[in-house]
Formats: sequence, C-alpha cells, structure tokens
Amino acid sequence: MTHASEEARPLARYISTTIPYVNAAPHVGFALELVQTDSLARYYRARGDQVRASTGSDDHSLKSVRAAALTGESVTAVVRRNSSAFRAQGPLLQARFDEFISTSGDLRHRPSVERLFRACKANGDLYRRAYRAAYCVDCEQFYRDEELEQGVCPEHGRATEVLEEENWFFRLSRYQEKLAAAIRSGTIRILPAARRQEVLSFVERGLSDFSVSRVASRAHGLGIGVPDDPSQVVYVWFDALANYLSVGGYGDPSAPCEWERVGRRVHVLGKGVLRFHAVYWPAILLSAGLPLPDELRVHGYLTLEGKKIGKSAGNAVDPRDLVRDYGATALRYYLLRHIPPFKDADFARQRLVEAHDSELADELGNLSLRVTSLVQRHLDGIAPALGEFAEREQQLEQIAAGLLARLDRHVGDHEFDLALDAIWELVRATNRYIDATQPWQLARSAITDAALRARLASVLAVGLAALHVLAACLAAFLPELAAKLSLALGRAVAPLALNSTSLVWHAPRGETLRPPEPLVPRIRERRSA
RNA sequence: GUCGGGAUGGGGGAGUGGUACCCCGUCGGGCUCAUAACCCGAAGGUCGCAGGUUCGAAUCCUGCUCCCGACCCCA
Repeated sequence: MTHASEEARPLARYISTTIPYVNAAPHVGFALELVQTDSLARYYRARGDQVRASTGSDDHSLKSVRAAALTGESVTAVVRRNSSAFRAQGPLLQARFDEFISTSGDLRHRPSVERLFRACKANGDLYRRAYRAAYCVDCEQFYRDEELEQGVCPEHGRATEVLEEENWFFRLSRYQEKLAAAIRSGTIRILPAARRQEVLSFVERGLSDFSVSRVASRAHGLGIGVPDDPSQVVYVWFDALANYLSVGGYGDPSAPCEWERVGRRVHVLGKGVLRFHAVYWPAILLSAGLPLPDELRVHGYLTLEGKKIGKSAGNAVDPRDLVRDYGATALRYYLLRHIPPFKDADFARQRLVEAHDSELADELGNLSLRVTSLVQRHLDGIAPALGEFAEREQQLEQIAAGLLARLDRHVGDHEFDLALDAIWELVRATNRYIDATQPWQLARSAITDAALRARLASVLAVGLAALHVLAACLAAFLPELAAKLSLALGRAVAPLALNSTSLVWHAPRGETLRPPEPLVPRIRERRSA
C-alpha cells in the first residue's frame, strides 16, 4: 500500500449562501436560503462528496450606519449584534455550515480582498476616474438624475448637491464577450433558465465599467482600505463577493486556495443580487485569473401572509419565533416542500401548520408509529428479517429503489419540492402496503399458524426497511427528524451514506426497537367527538 | 417607460404536444395496527380571454386583459 496517495478525498463542492447586510436581524427570507443551501450540502455529503459550506455576514454596508443612527447605538454595536444573530441562524435552523465569514471579524477576509484588488489592478482592469453626480447628504449616497424628482432626493425630499470625486473603476466592458460565452454555454450554470436568459440579455445590451471604491472619509470607519491608496475604501460589493475566496484561504498566497482546487463552486442566492453574482463577480474572477463559479442557483422572494418582507419594511418575522412555535423541522419542511424553489411565494403560518400536521405527523409519523407498534406487540420489539418478496413487496421495492436517481436529479436541479414529493411517494406507498397486508390480522392467526407467523415477520420487516430508506433520504432535508426516526428503529445514528435506497440494502438486522412513541406530534391537536 | 415573470377545480402547487396531476378542504365508504391517524371512492376545472399552427395544445405562435417583480438597494 502506497502511503503518499493516501490523501484525503479531494474537495468536491464548495457551496455558499450570500452574506447579508447586518443592518437588521435575520428574517424568514434568509432562512429559506440557509435551508436550501444546507440541504444541498448535506445531500452531497450523504452521497459521499467532500463538501465545504459557507455563509457569513457583510459588515461594511453603510446601511448599518443609518440603522445605528436611528437607535443611537454605535455602528460597531449594531454590526456586532446583528452579525452574531446571523451566525446563530445556522444552528437555529439545523443548518450546518463549515464556515461563517464576517467581513469585519474574520482575519482571513481583509488579506483576501486586498489580494483580489491587487490582482485585478495588476491585470490592468482597475483605474481611477472622476465621478460626478447628485448627492444627498442625508442618504450619504449618489443618485442618478433619473432617480431624482426634480433634483430632490426621493428619501428625504431635500435638494441634492452635485459632488465630484475620484473612484477606482473596474473595466467590466472588457469582459462582455467572455461573460456572455460562459453564461450561454453553461460554463456558468444559472438556475432557473429564465434567470439565465435575463442575465444574458443584460450582458448583451452592453456593460459599462463600475466603481469599486468609495472615498474613505465618508465610510464612517467601515470597510477595507484600497491597497496603496488610503484615501479610498473598497466598495462594499467587491468586498462582500470576495468572501467566497476568503473561506478557502485566498488571502494567503503561499498555497493555492480552495476556490482553485475545488471540483464545483456553487452559489445559492436571491434574485435581487443575481447581477452581482452573474456579471460583476465572474468578471472580477476572470481578471484575477481565478476559475469561474460553476453554478448559480437563484431563489425567489417570500412575502409574509401576503405582504412584502424587508429588513427595512419592519414586518420581518424573526425565525426564532417560528422555530419556537413550530420547531425547526416544521419550518425546514415547509420551506423546502411548499415554497417553490425559484419563484416568489407567500409564507403562511397556517399552511406551515397544515403541511406539518397532515404530511409529517399523519403520513410519515403515523406510519412509523404503526409499524413499530406492531413490531413491539407481536415480535417483542425485535426487528425481523426480510422474507420472500411477492408482488406487493416487489412493487414497493421498485418505488424505493428508484428513489435515489430521482433525488439526484431533483437536488441537482435545486428542486427540493420535487425531491420531497418523490420521498413522499414512498411514504404513501408504504402506508398502502401496510393496509393491504393487514399485519394485525396476520397476528391474530399467527398464534397457531407458523406460516402466518413468518409472513407477519416478513411484512413488518418490509415496513421497517422502508422506514430505514426514508430516514436515509430525509437526512439531508430534515436532519433532526431523520435521526429521530433512525433511533426509533433501533439504530443509534442517522445514516450518513446514501448509496442505495433498495429495501434489501436497508433491511433490518435484528435491532431492538425503542418503545414506540409518536415520531412527530401534531402542532394542532385534532380532537372532535 | 424598458426588461422579465405569472394567471391550472374552494385554497396552495406540479405539469413545455397525446385521455389534467399532487396536497389541503368537502362528501361517502373501508379498516381498527396507529398521533380520530391510515386506505378506497366521489363531487368539483371551458387549464385568464380571443385567434392561429397541428391529426391532436394547459403545453407552440399572435394579440388582448389582469396581477407581480426588476431596472438604486434587498435573501
């Protein structure tokens, strides 16, 4: 056995969320992105890939300055508080990230931004240019003429003044052809296809250079200084996008960073920041001589009970409240199965509760309980071995065995709703199988009939095998529930590997089941008559 | 204004050429192992409107109506 080749498996996937501004606490919209991204990461880990999943916070936005001004806090206090609130989102939602990049707090970030800036500059893509535009002192930002109402700031209704300053600009125009080609060819795969078209037509309409720095004196101490030009700070978007490099150690030039080594680079993002990820970011990477992202998965936005959500709109619901009221599993389930992955949709608590109760509790939870109860009562709680497969068993086996290919396809296409639909076909088929075989009837005659006794054991073994398959499949999406199901079936941990969904593969092995109890208690008790 | 998305039975969603599908809800039945859960069946849709292509369209084309979004920022 050679020693040198015994390296760790190569990193197959880097998967990221965007890093949100921290001018306010997190809301459900970002929870959607976290849960989608986490499910993706967990799924590929279960399939045997080495995965690095990252999230973080963008601490250098001037919006935080305004948020602080409103409450009278210091900017650093606002940033620190909200950044840690975002950091807590992962554990809250059972979303497991390997990295959390805080752009102000993570020591790897600044050198990464600096190196990226220098790389673009060395390639001749950064230049200084005068910028002259209307400026609102209250907003502390520039406006284009068409955004103003007769020279008056739309936010504050006060007259703007014309200001001129020098900024660094990025030669985006130079990359138009390469970007168009990369997007058209699928080198950068953009999901859904409609978003790809959108970006493509934007690129083909012509790209103009964009500013990548601001005057430092107006930055309120936020941001990263432009290398060799202390009068400027790096523009917040250039800064924020670089977080995807910081994760992999790009700031340290002594070794190739992960971004360069990883098999696939996958970004999950909201439609509002598509342009930054599909145009500016790839152009910056091209300039710096770094590989392009491989996939951009663009989700839609949520409304909340029909109303627009916004960190600034004030109606944001704290995901902590949702988890407190319904549990992380219910929230994840609703977001994954009932929010279409790419489209705008309405988040409605009532539908969350209905989905949880009828699908998780009634269909899946009850299935688990009825099977384990039968095993407990008639087989002393010891999982029996599989017997001969007749037609019914073969039908169920077919559904189970075909599941993995469907999951691969749907997760590959970011269709979490369809992935869960596919899993639920097995849930429903297994309920039907139990109804059709009527193990409780078999048990009645089994006392005197050895053949029926064997048949009973076999039926319940099939039921248990199906539950094991379900636990394995659900681990990526509902990790806590999957673990609980595994435990109920007598296996200590949730299955990590998802190599097969065949019932035979997952056949019980004599485990001693736990005393049966409801797997998923209903949120809303249904008690009538 | 420019660009884009959507309109499917009471509610929410699938469905890009071949008898319209899933979940909830409603009604009826079965079962009784189970969280009054599970299973079966039924009612309910001219798939926004009008044309067109086609042997055949929710699905392709044209026009129209309505809703929403993006174009400054936003997950």
